[in-house]
Amino acid sequence: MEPRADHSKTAYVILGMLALGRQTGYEIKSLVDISTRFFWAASYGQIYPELKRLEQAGLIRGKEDRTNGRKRRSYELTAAGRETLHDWLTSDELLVRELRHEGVLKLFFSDVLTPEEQLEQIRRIRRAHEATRQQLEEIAPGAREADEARGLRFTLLTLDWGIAYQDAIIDWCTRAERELGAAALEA
Amino acid sequence: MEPRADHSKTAYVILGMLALGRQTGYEIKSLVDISTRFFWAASYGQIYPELKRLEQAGLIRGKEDRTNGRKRRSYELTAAGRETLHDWLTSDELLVRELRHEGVLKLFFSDVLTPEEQLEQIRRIRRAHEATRQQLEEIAPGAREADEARGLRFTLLTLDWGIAYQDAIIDWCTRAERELGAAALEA
DNA sequence: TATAGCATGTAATTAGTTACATGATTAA
DNA sequence: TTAATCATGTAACTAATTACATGCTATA
Repeated sequence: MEPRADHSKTAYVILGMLALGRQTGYEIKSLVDISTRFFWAASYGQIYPELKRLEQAGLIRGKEDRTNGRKRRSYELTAAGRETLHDWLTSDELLVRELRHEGVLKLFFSDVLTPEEQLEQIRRIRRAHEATRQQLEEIAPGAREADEARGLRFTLLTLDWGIAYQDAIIDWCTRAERELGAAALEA
Repeated sequence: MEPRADHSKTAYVILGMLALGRQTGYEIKSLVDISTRFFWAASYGQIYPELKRLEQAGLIRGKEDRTNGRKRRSYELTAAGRETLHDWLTSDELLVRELRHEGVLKLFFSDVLTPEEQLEQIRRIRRAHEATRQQLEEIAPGAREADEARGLRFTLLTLDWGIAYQDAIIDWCTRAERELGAAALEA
């Protein structure tokens, strides 16, 4: 087996989005902004150059398009592109996972604060996740519609994952607030 | 009120670690690697230059030190540094939160897979979080000891947060696997 | 005496965001 | 006619990782 060139994650985002029926850089970015950005972001500065690279590599095929009135460059997957996507989706490589959470970082250092400030720290984390949960709920109806129209399930399942994640943190915060509050009263 | 210069998050990691009793760049990095890296990473390439900047800014004070046999540069917080840390910890600015999760990204595109491959996708996510959970459990005893020795609570609380997060994802995966498995049997 | 761990640092690279430029079309 | 949206792109910047260089000390 020859060593296949490995691609940036942005490349797979593009291949995946084309497989889900998007056609242009703009459409890909629009969908990213209401879906994968919660667990994988991508900017124009990544998407457009990557589209060119993928075309050069023969994984996607682009053509000038005027079907929507506006002129635009629409892409579709080639057989090689579909295979590359499938290989990535089913590969057993270690999954990249990174988390940056300023709230938890602050919590880590919160021993230097007063009990009231400590409580507020956790409240702020909770509120941040409640806000995200709200955002996800607002996305849900549109996602449900789009999923049904295209016969998809996994975009919605992913949204459910996101809500479950928010809920878990919210619950943890609620518990921690109660315990910390109780401890503060005793003292 | 004058507009205080705002610092990189690495700066706050350093100030916080000094407040918790670390003294050198090496010690800070060592603790980061078994604690904050799960929600906020930092490399030598960030830490050492930032230590110099912070000293220049008067937030920390460094001196040559030989107490441990080896020569090293140990730092402590100045009053200004302690205040800067406190301001950040109690500020109401929007918390930076970023998540990159390749497993969930793959899940998002999994409509193109067979039912068995879809199931495997979720299993891989679960396994990744089980492995992280395991790592956190291994860190726990040492963290408990260190916390007790120093009279700290929040480092352990943060660890508990991390475990709760892993558990929530593991539970979600278990449920999703069951539902997907059941649906596959019907078909 | 050799290996592991303590300790400090930087150069080179890669990744990623931000901001801007440009222009067309559609809907209010 | 004007604002919003569709659409493509890049230059400049900032952040971050990786890999390397260096050398000491404690321990097996």
